[in-house]
Amino acid sequence: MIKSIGKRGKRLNQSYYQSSDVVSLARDLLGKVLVSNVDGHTTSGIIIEAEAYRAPDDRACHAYNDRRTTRTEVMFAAGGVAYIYVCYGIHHLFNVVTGVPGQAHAILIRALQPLEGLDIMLERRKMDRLEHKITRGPGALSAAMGFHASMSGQSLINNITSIYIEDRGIRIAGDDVVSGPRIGVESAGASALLPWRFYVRQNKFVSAKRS
DNA sequence: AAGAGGATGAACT
DNA sequence: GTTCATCCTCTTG
Repeated sequence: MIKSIGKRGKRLNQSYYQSSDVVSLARDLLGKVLVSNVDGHTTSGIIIEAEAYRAPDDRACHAYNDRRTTRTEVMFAAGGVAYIYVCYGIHHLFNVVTGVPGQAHAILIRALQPLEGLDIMLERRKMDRLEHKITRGPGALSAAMGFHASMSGQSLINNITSIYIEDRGIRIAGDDVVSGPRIGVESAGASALLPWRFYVRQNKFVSAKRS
């Protein structure tokens, strides 16, 4: 469990998100704080697990081969917007779009350690006490944070946006970062083997391995 | 116009 | 470990 150090945060800016190295960015997002302001409620959590997706070469990426569709179009925008889509008809998965315009890169946030707005998160998840599953897994954390596919394309940079990411000085040591293949992409051929999943060692909010 | 399948989670046995 | 809820997007005809 990571201890939160200070409350002061510096919001990640345009140049941060426009890095072309999405794999390094996925690693770097561990320890950053994801904040949402939805329906007048503020919720936040420390990013514990993230995966990089990189068009055009990555077969697991929705924008593989630079395929543009209504859904994937926001992935081609300049880094610093949200890409949120519905999975299995039920779950809304939250991604951070990165890279320069035309580069369809994104980072799926898979787990958070809750910080603020616990009561709201419990209510949204229909839970009566805190359990790790509250923000463990991409669908779970999106529900807790109030994310919805209708928010896809929202900027994470402007002051008026309701979703953003802060650096609050939390640093995850290299020894505490585990990398491995991404979850649920085994049908992506050689891309499925890429070690583009990153998570914090021994943190209880890391999503379970799928059988 | 129709059908398959998915970057999952919860509730079972 | 297994099942299944649930629906939108994309592919194919």
